[in-house]
Amino acid sequence: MAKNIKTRAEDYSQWYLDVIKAAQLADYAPVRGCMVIRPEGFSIWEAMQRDLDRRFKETGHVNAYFPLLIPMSFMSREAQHVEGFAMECAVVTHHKLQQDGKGGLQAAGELEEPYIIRPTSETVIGHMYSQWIQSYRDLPVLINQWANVMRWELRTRLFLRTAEFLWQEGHTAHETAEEAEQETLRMLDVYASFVEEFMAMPVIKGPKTDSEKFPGAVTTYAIESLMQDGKALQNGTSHNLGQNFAKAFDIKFLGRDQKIEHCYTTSWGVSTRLIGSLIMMHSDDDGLVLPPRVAPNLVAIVPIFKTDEEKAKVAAYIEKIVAALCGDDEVAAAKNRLSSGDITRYFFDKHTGQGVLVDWRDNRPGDKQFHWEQRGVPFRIEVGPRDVDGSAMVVKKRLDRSKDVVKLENVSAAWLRGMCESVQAEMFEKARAYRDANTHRAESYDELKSILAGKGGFVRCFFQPDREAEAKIKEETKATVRCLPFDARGKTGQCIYSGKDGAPEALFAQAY
RNA sequence: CGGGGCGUAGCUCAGCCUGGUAGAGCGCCACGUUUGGGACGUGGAUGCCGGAGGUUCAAAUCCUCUCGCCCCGACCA
Repeated sequence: MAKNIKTRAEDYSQWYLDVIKAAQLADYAPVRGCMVIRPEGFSIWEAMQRDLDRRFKETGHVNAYFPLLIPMSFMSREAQHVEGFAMECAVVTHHKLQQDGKGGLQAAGELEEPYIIRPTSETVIGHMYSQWIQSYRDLPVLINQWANVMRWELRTRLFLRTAEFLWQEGHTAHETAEEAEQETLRMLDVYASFVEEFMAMPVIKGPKTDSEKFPGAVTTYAIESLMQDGKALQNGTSHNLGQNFAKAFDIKFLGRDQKIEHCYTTSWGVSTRLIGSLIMMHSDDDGLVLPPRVAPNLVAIVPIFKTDEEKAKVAAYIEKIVAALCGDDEVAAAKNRLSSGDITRYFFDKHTGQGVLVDWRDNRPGDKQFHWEQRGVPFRIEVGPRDVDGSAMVVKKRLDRSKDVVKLENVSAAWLRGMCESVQAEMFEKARAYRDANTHRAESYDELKSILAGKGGFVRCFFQPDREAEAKIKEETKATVRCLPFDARGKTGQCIYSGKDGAPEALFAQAY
């Protein structure tokens, strides 16, 4: 049992923070509501970026970069958009500092028009698109940007909700409403498959209700996941913006019919919030658990020895293990690299940057086991004199703490890849089984209330979306409609709230 | 933005009521004994006691003002 981590049963939100701290994923910054993403956490983001970026390119998108600062007047052009973001915008009003005469500094050089720090970039990008797009021949425009954004949140939690966060935002412009809708759904699918395949997190796809959609969108689609405390978390959103932003920013094109028309635009994004989701979905009371595809390091090797002779013997043997996994060239290359704190890192996969570590620190082996366990490293290999003699090693699996004795002759890159694939699949199945076991069906409003008041989780029921009804239900149950699941499309029934027939199936849950 | 709480060593906190040389545990460093799931001993380093005023011979402690953070609510990726 980890002594620096509260258990999930004791205090779920403290557990979440303890896991982050123990794995050194992030730290509080000296700025209100902001965090520092530490190397362990950032490498997870890098892995996600690498995989997602590939998926974006495969669907025809290109990357670009737009400015952090947005003229304030841009925000006010789309009425719902302003309404949605006005309350959480950081405003830049000055452009220099000067001495205040009391030994400190004060803002000076007031700007004629203040800038806001982007809470999202629809407006600047819309402005640029209006200049770039002239004719249907310029369409579609399929641009993504990797950036930071700022939303001045009053209550923040590491990764899940911070004032500044990293994300990607795709912004596309199309000739027809149909094509924009297809694009919106295509990117929702990209997100869903990325989250399921890469992060091993099962999702439920579907549109948001009007009251939950993005400010300025015609339709918002989301992927929703269930966390271990029975609360839902939105992992990503894809918006069909219709002509709303095109009209606000004058994004027009000369159509095939020689008539000028407004474009149909979309936007879609996922953020570092996904890391919070990853932590809450897979980790356990012993700390972080990472799916192999996300893990920056796949294996941590813990040497065991008493004497210097034993150390030399174990070291020579470990070199053989690493050579079997990473190749002789990498063993040689690693000798010329600086390493921090007596931990030697070898590249297992140069493309993904994933590595194998050998922990030579002067700690006791038990310490090291806990250390790497808490950091979620998928596999640990323990090597002591007895293993050298038997030409074997003890392989420990993070996911279920199982251990196996493996012969050196069976160790290879393919062997490790095979184990990674099976752990990846196991983690997805485990998460899906948990979600299914915590998804309930309600036939009446009373039933919905009692399920939400009790065990929580996802609740499916027939419900006719309605702003007032949703507000009332939220007030009474703290739950919201997460989406109208695609997997129940076409099914209709009697609305549990209004009693009217023909209501679609909705997915309710309390949410992050 | 309302309600509550807290600022003292890297971390968690004691000391404050009743003013008098700055403390503990953990962590860190050194040495030794240890080492197959969180070792132990000995020694050591570390503080503008959040900041600014005030009261006093004397302030971490009392008073005033400030700043920051955390928690709980309303809003949110």
